[in-house]
Amino acid sequence: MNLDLDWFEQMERRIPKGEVRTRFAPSPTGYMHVGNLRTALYTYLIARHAGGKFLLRIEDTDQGRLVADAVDIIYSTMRRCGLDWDEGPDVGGPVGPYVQTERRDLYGKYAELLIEKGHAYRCFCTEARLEALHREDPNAKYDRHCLSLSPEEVKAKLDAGEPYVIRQKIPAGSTTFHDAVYGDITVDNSELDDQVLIKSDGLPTYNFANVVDDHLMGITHVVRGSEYLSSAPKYNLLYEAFGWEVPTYVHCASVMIADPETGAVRKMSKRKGDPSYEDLLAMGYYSPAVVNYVTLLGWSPRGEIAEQEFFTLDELARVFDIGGISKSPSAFDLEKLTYFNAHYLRSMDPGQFAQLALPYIRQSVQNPAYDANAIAALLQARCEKLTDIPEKVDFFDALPDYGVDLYTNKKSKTNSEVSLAMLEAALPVLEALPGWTAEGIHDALIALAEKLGVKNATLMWPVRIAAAGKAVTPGGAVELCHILGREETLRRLALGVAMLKAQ
RNA sequence: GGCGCGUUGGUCAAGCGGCUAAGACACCGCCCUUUCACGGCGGUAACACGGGUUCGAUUCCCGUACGCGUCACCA
Repeated sequence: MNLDLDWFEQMERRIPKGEVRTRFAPSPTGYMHVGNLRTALYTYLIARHAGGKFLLRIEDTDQGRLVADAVDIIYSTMRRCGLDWDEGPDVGGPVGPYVQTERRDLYGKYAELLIEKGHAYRCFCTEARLEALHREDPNAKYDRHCLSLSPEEVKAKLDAGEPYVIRQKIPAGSTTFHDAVYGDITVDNSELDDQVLIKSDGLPTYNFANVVDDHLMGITHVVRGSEYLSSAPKYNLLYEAFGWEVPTYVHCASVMIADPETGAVRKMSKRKGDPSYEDLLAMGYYSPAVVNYVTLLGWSPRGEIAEQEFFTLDELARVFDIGGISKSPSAFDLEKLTYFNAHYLRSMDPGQFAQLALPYIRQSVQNPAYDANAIAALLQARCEKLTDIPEKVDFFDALPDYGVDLYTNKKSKTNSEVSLAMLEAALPVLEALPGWTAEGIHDALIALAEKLGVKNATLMWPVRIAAAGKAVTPGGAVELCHILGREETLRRLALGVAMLKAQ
């Protein structure tokens, strides 16, 4: 085997040094679940916090599991979350290509290098033999049958065109690696299998491609889910075998969810109907709120900002520290996300809220005479998700078919009789108002209540019921009447009077 | 089963040998009030268990239990 050493050196020279570089490396096998999103977030934040580079790499070495639109979903999710990448398949960069199948030739060369160094070997074992081995002892590791093949035997098999894989040769002893969140972890190498590095189709396994790419791309912090913690020693051995610097590992505990039926916590899964990022947006959640909440699921601010819970992405980048990442799994709580969402909706600029709310308002308020901005203003403090909106404002277009019982309210001291009197008193006052402003309506009604010697609520309650035909409305009598306009208000109040008289 | 990791209220979590064990969601109560919200105030609720180490353990060590992960030519 003659290796082109110059080529390896050239590859080494491309690697940027002296900056923090992280990567999000999804495999396009499905949608972005919340756990993935959080990993992407942490990876991004670590890079941004350090003023380093954040890259995107697509790990598509499993040809059997590719899902058509998966890459697009990854791109769109990351863009909508504001996770901009400095290098990646679409934007390029100094250490590309950024798609593993486009790098396929390179892995073989590194595997050859490893064979040369005595840290890997070819294995010609058939699937049948491996299966037999497994049947004998399901927990057994590969028996290293091919490790003892002589160079002549290997050459003969190669010449005969026998398919083979390349396996990592795990040395004796034990391996200790350091993880930034879990600390030092030591395992006995006898626990480690001679894992496959290059599959018989010539493509690398995830484990191998990951190490090679992370090194060649100059990745300084390897952020990934804790399901990789057990294989980390093997990565470590690989780095050592190559003589490469080991990156900082950042393993993150998984995101769980309490099953709505059983209450048992389990990992989030699409099959069980747990929401993905896209699903959450469709459910009426606002992306920055989702990003904020998800970041806090498994990470918490410390020091002076330990009490703070609302952060923009930029603020997060400023304060994010690896030390705040939690070791134990956290459960995704839709109710708490809802709280975050409500907070974001309430504290945003009214104009921006109106813009977001408009399509939802128009789902049920189609009459253009009703001012959507005014309706939005009523809604802003009253909805937790945008999807709450249509149902709340359905009474504008059509007065619901309501019962007279709504006119009875103990706290407001109203019943049908009182309500009838109130409406009959309010009608001429509203009719005679010189203008139709919220302030004018308000002052007139308050004055009327005082004149009648009743508490404000006693007058306001029936007016609101007559105007909306609903017990609970966003906004009070004054706001609703104002938006409905004089004509429609008078019509609805008169209708109320008729109803109350008829009973 | 082996190996690894984890365990503070229902949930998210602070704590990094000495505290009446923070804060947030949810829940309950009160206030505000033209319904409902928003907002304000207050309340219920936790260190898995057993041994050590120590003057003193939520914090350090060892077991036990429970949970999670992993043992693929998947990532």
